[in-house]
Amino acid sequence: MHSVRDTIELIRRGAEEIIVESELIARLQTGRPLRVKAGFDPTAPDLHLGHTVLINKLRHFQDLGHHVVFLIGDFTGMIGDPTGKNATRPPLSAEQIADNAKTYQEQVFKILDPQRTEICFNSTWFDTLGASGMIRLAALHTVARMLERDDFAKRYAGCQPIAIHELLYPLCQGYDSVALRADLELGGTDQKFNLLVGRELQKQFGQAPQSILTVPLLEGLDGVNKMSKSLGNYVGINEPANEMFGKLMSISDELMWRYLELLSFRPTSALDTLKHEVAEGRNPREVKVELAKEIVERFHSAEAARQALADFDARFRQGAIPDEIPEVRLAAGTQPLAIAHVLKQAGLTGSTSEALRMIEQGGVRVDGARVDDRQMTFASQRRFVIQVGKRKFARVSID
RNA sequence: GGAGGGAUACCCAAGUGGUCAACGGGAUCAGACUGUAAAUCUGACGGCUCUGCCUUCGAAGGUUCGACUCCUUCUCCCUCCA
Repeated sequence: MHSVRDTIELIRRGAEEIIVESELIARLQTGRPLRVKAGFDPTAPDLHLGHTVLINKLRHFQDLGHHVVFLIGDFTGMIGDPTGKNATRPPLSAEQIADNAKTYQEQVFKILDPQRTEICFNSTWFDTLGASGMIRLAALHTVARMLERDDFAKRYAGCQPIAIHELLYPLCQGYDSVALRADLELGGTDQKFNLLVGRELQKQFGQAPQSILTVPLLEGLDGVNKMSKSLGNYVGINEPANEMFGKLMSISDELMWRYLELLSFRPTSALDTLKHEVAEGRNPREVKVELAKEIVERFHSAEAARQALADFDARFRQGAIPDEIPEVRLAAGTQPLAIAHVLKQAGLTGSTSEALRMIEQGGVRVDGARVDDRQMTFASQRRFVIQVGKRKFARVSID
């Protein structure tokens, strides 16, 4: 069994804040399995590495013998968390939510232990709560308290509109903790206010207030914005090994340290050693390879990681053609096919104009030889490999 | 209900009668270099039957030799007053 001190050490890693730490320690000391809650929006079922910072943390708690409640916010999803920029979201149908929930489970169990995970939907209690129950719930909190939330405060001060239902979101999330009798809730740093409302409501319902653990938001591949699908700066956990590996290799040397801290399972001491070595002159690229391998291993396999590294080296250091590339069959017309059309029809460029530009810029190769003639044509009965840049390939056969 | 501001390419954002396929920045893509799909530098960045042509500046009309720029109507967004 772990000592409480070791436990706290593991829990602290990568955590932004623990509220209130002494309470959490007291809970851990009771030795009973804690109910650890984390809520997820059912609108975005494609998990990426940013989500895994939190999920990894849940896994830590499972490893320590605690019980994870994975809450799918199908009711709160109708409101849409007003955190950050708030575009109105289209309401989801019950089928969509069910589909998304299923996809969630498939992905999340790559990390979590299904035996120790309970999946819940918050519509379960909100549907029975009803309008009158919602009023009673709303009566438990004041506008002034709600406006303490940073983004509400800013919007209010800046004369930006705040819709009434947005004020209900934190209340609903807080009520989830009451319904689940949560001992601990995890969330991103942007969730802190909502998590605190949970404590307040639990007290009002005569429960011990949950402890709170926040994790940082992981920056996306650009190193600036938080990782999100809509910004296209993400690494999805369902992505092919090569893609995942390549994307991780594309992060800047600086960002690499952040990823190691938040995503790697290596002990902190090992990261310190790596930092020291790089400071002494070790090539940061090697460290990045270690990171990419670790992540690919986690979501695929050790073999896949080794293969991804080999492919990466072959392709980008030696300029080799990858093993698996899309096949494209084109029908020959009466005229020979112009190269710009081949590129467009093979899907390597979005338009023939773009294809011609790529040729002018020296980015097009046929069977490895650079093309500098934009008028180049292909006769029928030919097979060749055509590429644009280092990453886009197609094996073309013309009938 | 009243008053005012705005809508420009993926995003931000100039342009306020011709020199505009439309400044600049970001993102993206290509090339060079390298240590990698890092960094840096260079270039491209509406489409096409591509030294030319066609279609774009919220929508539809109009004025004009000529409009992103002027006029009319409409749609949408925002702010203020009530």
